Amino acid sequence: MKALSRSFYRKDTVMAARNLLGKVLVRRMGRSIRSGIIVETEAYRFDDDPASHAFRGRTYRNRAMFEQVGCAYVYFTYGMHYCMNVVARDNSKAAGAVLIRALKPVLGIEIMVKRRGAVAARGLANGPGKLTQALDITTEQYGEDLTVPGVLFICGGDPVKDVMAGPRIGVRSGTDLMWNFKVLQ
DNA sequence: ATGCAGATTGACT
DNA sequence: GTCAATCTGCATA
Repeated sequence: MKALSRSFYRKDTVMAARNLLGKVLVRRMGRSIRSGIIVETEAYRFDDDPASHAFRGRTYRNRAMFEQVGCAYVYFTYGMHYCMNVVARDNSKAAGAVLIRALKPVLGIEIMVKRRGAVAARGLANGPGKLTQALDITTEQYGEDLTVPGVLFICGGDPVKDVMAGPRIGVRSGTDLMWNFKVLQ
């Protein structure tokens, strides 16, 4: 499978979030390979989106949202969890990223189970903090270019049939924006 | 300098 | 449903 090109991410952040559903996130470490189909995303834009990390301008943490599209924006939150985003925006915005909220595991499921702990066999990658743990994604992958097949990248996948749009999870502002997207199963 | 809320999760009631 | 785990950025002083 071929990595998605830069131009895929040079589009409106909300469209990109919708279009990422069904694509495949791939993680390589040494000889091992893990992958999963993206089944839930959320768009976070810029100065028109009060829930976005970029809303109040550029900081050291959110700098990736202002930089090259198609790269990873990874942040640490609640003192415990990493969340992974893909930088995506069109030319009208200075910042934007798509949060990957859930994956359907495909390759390397045994390694994912090991990373997540046997107790969490159910719910391997069905949450933003869970999937980063399952795939060993941390701030080491901050800014990683996802358009080249290296340690972390995104490939095309089968088209998705039905998509459900709703309000984003866990945010207190911007609740009128239906920028959460998930694949109906 | 200090306080607090947060793009979460797992354990527990 | 409630709570603790505990890091970062921002508002307030």
